[in-house]
Amino acid sequence: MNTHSYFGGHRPGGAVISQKERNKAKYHLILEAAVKVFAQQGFFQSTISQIAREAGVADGTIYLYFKNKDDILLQFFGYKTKQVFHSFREEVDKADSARDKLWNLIRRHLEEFQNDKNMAVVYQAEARSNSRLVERQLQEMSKMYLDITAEIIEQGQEEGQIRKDLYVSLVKRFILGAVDEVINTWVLSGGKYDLVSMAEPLVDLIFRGIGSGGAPEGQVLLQAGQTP
Amino acid sequence: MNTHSYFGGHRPGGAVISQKERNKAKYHLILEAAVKVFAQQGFFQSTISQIAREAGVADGTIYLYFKNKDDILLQFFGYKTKQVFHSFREEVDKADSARDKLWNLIRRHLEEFQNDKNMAVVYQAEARSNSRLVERQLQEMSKMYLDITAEIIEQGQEEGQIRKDLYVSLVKRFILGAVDEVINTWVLSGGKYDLVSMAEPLVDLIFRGIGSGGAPEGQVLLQAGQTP
Amino acid sequence: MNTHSYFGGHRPGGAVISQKERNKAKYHLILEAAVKVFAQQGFFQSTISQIAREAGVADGTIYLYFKNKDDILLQFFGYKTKQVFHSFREEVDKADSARDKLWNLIRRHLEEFQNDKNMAVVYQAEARSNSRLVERQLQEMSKMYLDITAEIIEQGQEEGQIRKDLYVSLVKRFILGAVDEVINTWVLSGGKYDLVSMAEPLVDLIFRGIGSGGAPEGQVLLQAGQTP
Amino acid sequence: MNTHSYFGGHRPGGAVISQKERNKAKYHLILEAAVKVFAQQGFFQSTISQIAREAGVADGTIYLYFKNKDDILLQFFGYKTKQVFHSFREEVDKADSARDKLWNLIRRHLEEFQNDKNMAVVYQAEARSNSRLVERQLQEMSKMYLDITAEIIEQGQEEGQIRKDLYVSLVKRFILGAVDEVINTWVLSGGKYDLVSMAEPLVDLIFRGIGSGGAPEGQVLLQAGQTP
DNA sequence: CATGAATGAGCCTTCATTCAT
DNA sequence: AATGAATGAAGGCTCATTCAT
Repeated sequence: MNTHSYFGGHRPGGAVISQKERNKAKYHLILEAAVKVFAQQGFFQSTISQIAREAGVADGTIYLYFKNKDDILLQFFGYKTKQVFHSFREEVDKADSARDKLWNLIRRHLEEFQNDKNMAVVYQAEARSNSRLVERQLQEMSKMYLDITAEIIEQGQEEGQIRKDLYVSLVKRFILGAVDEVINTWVLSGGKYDLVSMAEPLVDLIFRGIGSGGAPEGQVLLQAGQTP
Repeated sequence: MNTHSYFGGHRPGGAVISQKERNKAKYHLILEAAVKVFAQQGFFQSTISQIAREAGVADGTIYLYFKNKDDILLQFFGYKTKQVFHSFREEVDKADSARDKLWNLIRRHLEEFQNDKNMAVVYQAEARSNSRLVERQLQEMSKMYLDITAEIIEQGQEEGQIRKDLYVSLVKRFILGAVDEVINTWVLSGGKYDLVSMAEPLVDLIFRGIGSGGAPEGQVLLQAGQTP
Repeated sequence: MNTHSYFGGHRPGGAVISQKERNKAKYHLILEAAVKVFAQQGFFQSTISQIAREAGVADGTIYLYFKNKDDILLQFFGYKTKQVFHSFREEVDKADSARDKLWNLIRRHLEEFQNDKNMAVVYQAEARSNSRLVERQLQEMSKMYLDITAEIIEQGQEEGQIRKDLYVSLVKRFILGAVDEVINTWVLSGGKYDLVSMAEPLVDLIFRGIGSGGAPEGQVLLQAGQTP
Repeated sequence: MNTHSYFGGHRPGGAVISQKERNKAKYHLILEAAVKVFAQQGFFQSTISQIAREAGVADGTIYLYFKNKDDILLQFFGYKTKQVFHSFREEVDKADSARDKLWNLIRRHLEEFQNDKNMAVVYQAEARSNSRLVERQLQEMSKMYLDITAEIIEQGQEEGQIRKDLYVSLVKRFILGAVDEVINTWVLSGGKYDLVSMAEPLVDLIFRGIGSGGAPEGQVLLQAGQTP
């Protein structure tokens, strides 16, 4: 279920492959190939010919499934938006406490990216690229992520697990950024180590911070109590 | 002093502008123009002609100062590597405690990027782009940043301000990522609000985390003490 | 059968033109066009656009058949090397005596160049151009020619038709040069007269020289005998 | 007196170098440099900058002495036309018999080219280049050479040294071509051996031909008489 | 006269896209 | 639906030539 997992169509039964399914299969075939090529060379340095060769189809065939080159990237992000959204939401809903929800979110986040390195690379690379191309898709994805995070934070605050004096719009970015950078480092390292094992210490850091007993000012009493 | 600040040569006195200085001036002029164009359109979608027009020179002139298009981006990152390295190091050295050092680092980081939005945009956009072009420059910059951060963390651990049970190589990326994402958000927002004001809550988050009294397990006592 | 003779594929039967043949046809079409343009303007002053226009294809099409502009010239010489080699060798082998072989060689040489003036022009023009481009191809062609000539001379010496006191490496160049210059003159004249008719007097000159009875010294007796 | 010989101004006396002479000196300096560069790279692949660097002047300076790049080649050939014409004529006039005149012509020809290899290379390379650029100059040079040769032949015919049944317009080209090719071979060899030593065997070949006793047909008597 | 920075026209080459088969 | 040859617009880069100093 490695690099192909996210395009995988759970084709359940049917002995005969319908025309529609064959089309869908080729659509995904090309999309996968494109992502692989994009991952290796970046979007702008990839050519339609390379993608076609990788997919084992003719150049022209690509235009039967995609409007143009941009559309491939667009479709990729569009597809992922929905897919990842469901995956994250699903996982978050499995937990009850804010801490567990955050934990589930981050773990699933790392899992998804670890399971599809090409996707991870393309996401990391193109997400910040200031081509207006995929802007909207990315905003959606990002918003979804930040919304889930904000939800968790608010729930945690109600439940008392999370500080109430937080600048929520900062915190949610702080969390996304931390996770993102950890993924980025893993990608740049060539994906050699186990990314998911970073989940626990990450959540720990997010909750406890790096301070030995909280922030210095205004918490003297606490600190005193902490290290008797 | 906005977009031009980092290339700005405060040519102090001299009545006559020497040829050499004019050359240096034009070099920076083109570099600035290029960064501006890159910021608007991304590296690959920018053309030499656009850069030339922006700089107010002929296309061919660019090749008197840069080997080729790639070289412009390379020079940009090369220049920034050194410049930012000194700026950060300088600021960190001004403080004594680990917390103050981190605070200075982050504040300066945000200042530098706020003062030169084009640089910020290009940096955010191209830093993750998987073109092997600027890979080495970026690794250097990143390493420098992470090294400073690691230094601070270790000092803080010795001084007791920072937890000793930290996975340092994770923490430093966690910090960089958090700062980075905050900048990224600011960039994508169009740079409308004051980025530097994020420094304080960021440092607070990094030190204290988001937990209301630290991590849940094994800190029940603390939590009790915190909310009497 | 003029300018196109040497690329001409006498496609004999076949009702349908296969893709492969169409490709070969277009390859030759472009090569012919290129040679024509090169003949008119010289290699360096010819542009890809001119060649494309002459061939009736788009600029980009040329790059489907040739690696780059240099490659066109290279292919031209490579093609001719083989083709002319066979033609010359074939003709030489038809004769028995050294004199007849030389006669056949020179006649065929003049025929080939007369039948394809563009080729002749390009050959004359680029053969001496000191671009290292086609150096190797030309050396091959030249060597082939000189080798055939040397062979003939040696055979003639054995058979007693040719003087034995010759500096063979000079003679073969002397012959090539004489033929070459005659072609060159014809080319510069615009190819108006019949080049092949030069073959006989050329061979006569090569065999008899211009002297009225051989070299002056040591041949006084002969001269006396010659003009009674 | 090697590579610079042909531009050498025998500046006879005068202690002070006049402005005019300084100009002339620089003119020749540039011309020499250009010829050297042309010899190495060919006309079209040489740049003004390379010539300027070779001459030790600024690019712009070249335009004070030459109208444009073409003009440099033009001037080169123009200069040579006159210079070589005089040299050849002078040498031919020193001899009386047709054979000696031809001998002197060819020897001087080889000497001039051997003494200035760069000139030889450029001449060989550009003389045949079908750029209409130097066409006229070359025609002049060629005509001059052919005229001298024709003169010699006619004189020889009158004096009985040379056959009367010759196609003169062919013979003169035959001679030029043979000499030319010998020079060309020497140039391509890198100019390592003594070119002038080729003069004697060349003249011998031209007069006697390669036949062992003249042309086969109709010369049986001669042959008989020749080898008694 | 000399300089060399600046210019910009022009060329080679790439590659997304089309379309006849 | 699939192909891949053909297209031609676009862009990076070179270099002859100019001109202010």
